[in-house]
Amino acid sequence: MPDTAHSPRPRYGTRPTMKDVATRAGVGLKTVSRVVNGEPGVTAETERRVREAISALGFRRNDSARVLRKGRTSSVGLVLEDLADPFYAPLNRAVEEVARDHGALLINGSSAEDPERERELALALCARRVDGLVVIPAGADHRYLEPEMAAGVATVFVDRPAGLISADTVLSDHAGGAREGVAHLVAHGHRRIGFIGDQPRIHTATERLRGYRAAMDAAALPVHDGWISLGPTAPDRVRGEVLRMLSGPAPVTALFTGNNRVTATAVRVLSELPRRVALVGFDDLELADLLSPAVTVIAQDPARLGHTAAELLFQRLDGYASETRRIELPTRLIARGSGELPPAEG
Amino acid sequence: MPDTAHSPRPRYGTRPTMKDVATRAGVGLKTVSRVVNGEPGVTAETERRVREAISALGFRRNDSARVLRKGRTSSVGLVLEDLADPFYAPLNRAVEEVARDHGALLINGSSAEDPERERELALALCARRVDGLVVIPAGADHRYLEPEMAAGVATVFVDRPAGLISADTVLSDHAGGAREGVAHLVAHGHRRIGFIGDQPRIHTATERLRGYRAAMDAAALPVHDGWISLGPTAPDRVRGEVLRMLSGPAPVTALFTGNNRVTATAVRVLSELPRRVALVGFDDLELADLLSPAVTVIAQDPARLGHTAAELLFQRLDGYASETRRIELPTRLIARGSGELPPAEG
DNA sequence: CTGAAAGCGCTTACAG
DNA sequence: CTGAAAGCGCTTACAG
Repeated sequence: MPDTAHSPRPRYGTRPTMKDVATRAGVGLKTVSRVVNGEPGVTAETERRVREAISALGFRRNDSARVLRKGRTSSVGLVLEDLADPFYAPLNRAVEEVARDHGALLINGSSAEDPERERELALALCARRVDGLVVIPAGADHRYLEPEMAAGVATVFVDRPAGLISADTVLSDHAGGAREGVAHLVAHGHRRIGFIGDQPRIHTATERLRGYRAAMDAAALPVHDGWISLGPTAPDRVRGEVLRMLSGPAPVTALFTGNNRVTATAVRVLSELPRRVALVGFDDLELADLLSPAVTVIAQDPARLGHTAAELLFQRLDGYASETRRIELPTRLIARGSGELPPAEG
Repeated sequence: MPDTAHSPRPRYGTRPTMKDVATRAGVGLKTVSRVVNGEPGVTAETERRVREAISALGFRRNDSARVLRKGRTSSVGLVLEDLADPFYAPLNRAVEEVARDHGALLINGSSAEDPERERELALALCARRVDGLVVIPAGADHRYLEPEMAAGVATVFVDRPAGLISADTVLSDHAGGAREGVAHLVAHGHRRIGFIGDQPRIHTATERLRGYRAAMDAAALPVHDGWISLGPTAPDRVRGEVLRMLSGPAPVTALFTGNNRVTATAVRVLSELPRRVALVGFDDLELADLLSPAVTVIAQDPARLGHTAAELLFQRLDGYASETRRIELPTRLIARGSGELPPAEG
C-alpha cells in the first residue's frame, strides 16, 4: 500500500509515530521515547540514529497520547464574557503568561453573558481534562462544577464570585470603588447623582450600586428611584437613560456610570449637550485622558486580576490544599477633570 | 485499597471511566459509549440504568482518549501577537465564533512579536494535534510549519503574509489604505507629511510605508529622510520622533501614523502643543470620535479578518483542497476632523 | 439490541 | 544502555 499518495487530505493517522521512528532507527520504542523526552541513558550513537529518523520522517510527538497516559494535560481553561472586550484582553494575556511560565497552554472562550453557554464551555473544557479552570462567571449557580472540582479540576473565579459553591475567588473591590467615586462627586458639591449600570443579575452591577447607595447614605443624601438605572449596556438604552436623568424638574448634576461600555456611551451623549455634567466612570478607558473634559474613573487592574487568579490556580495544582481563598484587589480613583466639574446651576 | 480517601489531591486517574459505569450499570463498555454519544440501538431501560450509573459516579467522558482514537481534536490554534492588544481582541473572538459553529475549541497564545516564541507556540499546538492553525506571524520564515501542513494541519495566515512558504492568507490592504490616508492629507493642502510606523521587519509597517511613498509620488511630492521613522512603538520613541519632525526649518504639517499604538501617542503629544498638526492614523481607536479634533483614521475590520481566516480554515478541514488563496480586505477612511485640518503657516 | 477484542500513540514499570 | 509488555480511556470493526 503506498504511503499517502492518494489520500485526499492526509490527517493525523498518516503521521509517523514513535513506532515508525523506532523501526527506521532500528531501536526499540522506549529508546525513541527517551530521546524525544531528553531522558538519560542513550548512547550518543543511538541518539544520532534516532534523531536522523525523526527528522527524515518529520515526526512530532502526539501530545494527545502522552496526555492520556500521563494524566495531566498541561493546559488550563479560561471562560470569560467576551474575548473581544478590551477590558478582558489584559486579563486574558495575564492568565496566558502565568500558564506559559508553568508550561501550560490556554484554551479560552466567551460565555457571551449566557449562563448556559458558560456551563457548556466550562464542561467542554473539563471533558478535555484541562488541569484547571479560570472562570469569569455569567451564571449564578455553579453547582454543576462541583463534581469536576471534586475530581481534581482546580478552579478559580475572577471578577465575579461563584454561585452556590465555595471556590477560590479574586475580585476587585467593586462596592468600595463605586463608593469612592460617588463620594468624590459629593465632595465636589453634587447632591443629585445618577447611577447607570449593567443588568441587576450581574454581580458587579449590584455591588457597584451598593457602593453608590453607601456613599449617598454617608452624605445623608436622598436617592430618587429615577436616578438609578440597571439594564443592558446597549448604547440606545444608556443614551435614553442619560437624557431622562438630565430632564425634568430636578435633573441630576452628575453621573456615575457602572462600566466601560456605559461610560463610553455617556461621554458620547454628554459631548453633544451644551450643559456640563460631571461624570465618574467605573473602569478605565483608552484615551480617557485626552477627552475634554478628561474622564475621571475608578480603575481596576485587569492584568493583576488575571495574574492573581492564575497564580492561585497553579498553587492548587502544585498541591496547595487549604481552605478556599478570596482575594479582593483595590481600585484606584483617577481624577482627570470630568469628576471635578461643579454642579450646573438649576 | 480505599478509593481516594488519602490521596492528597485527587486528579484524573481517580475519575470514573466508562468501564466503571459499565460495571455499575451491569452492561458492556460499548453500551455505555452508545448512551454517552447518543447512538441508537439501546433500549429505554438499559439507557436508564446507564444514565443512573453516570450521574451516581459523576462520570464525564475523557475527550483526551476520544481524540486519540478518533484522530480529530476538534480544536484550532490561534497564534497572535498579543492577547492584550485591543486590535486583536475582535479577531480573537471572531475566530472563536467560527470554531464554535464547527464544534471546535480555541487554543490561543501570544508570540509577543518574537519569531522564536511564535515557532514554539505553533509547534506546541501542532503537538496537541489541533485540526488547524490561524497564525498572525511574528517571524519571516515559516518553513518550520511545512511538515505539519503536509501532515494535515490546515493553516491560515492573517494580518501578515507567511514567509517562504505558500499558504492561505487574509490581509488588509495595508498599502492601499495608507496611500488613501496620505492622499487625503495631500488633498487638504499638505506637502510635508511625516510617517511614523512600526519596526521595518514587520510586514504591515513596510507595506504602509510603501503606501505613503506611493501617495507622495503620485502627488509629485519629495520625501525627506527625516520624515520617515520606523521603529519600536514605545511611547518615548514615538514622542521623540513627533517632536523632531515638528522642529527644524521645514517641519511637517501633517503626520500619518502607522498603527493604533503610534496614533495614541501622537495624539497625546499633539494635544500638548499649541500648533495644530493634521493627523491620519492607521487603525481605528475607541473614542477616537470624541477627541478634539476627532481622529481621522484608516480602519481595518479585525473581526472580519478573523472571521474570513477561520472560514478558510474550516473549508480546508471540510475537504477544500485547491490551490492556496490570498484574500485582501479593503480598509475604510473615516474622516473625523484631524485629517482635514489645513497646514499650519510656516 | 448488545458486547468482546483490538487499537489509537504514547508512558510506566520492569526486566535484562 | 536498551526494550518488551501492559495500560491510559476511549472508538472502531465485528460478531452474535
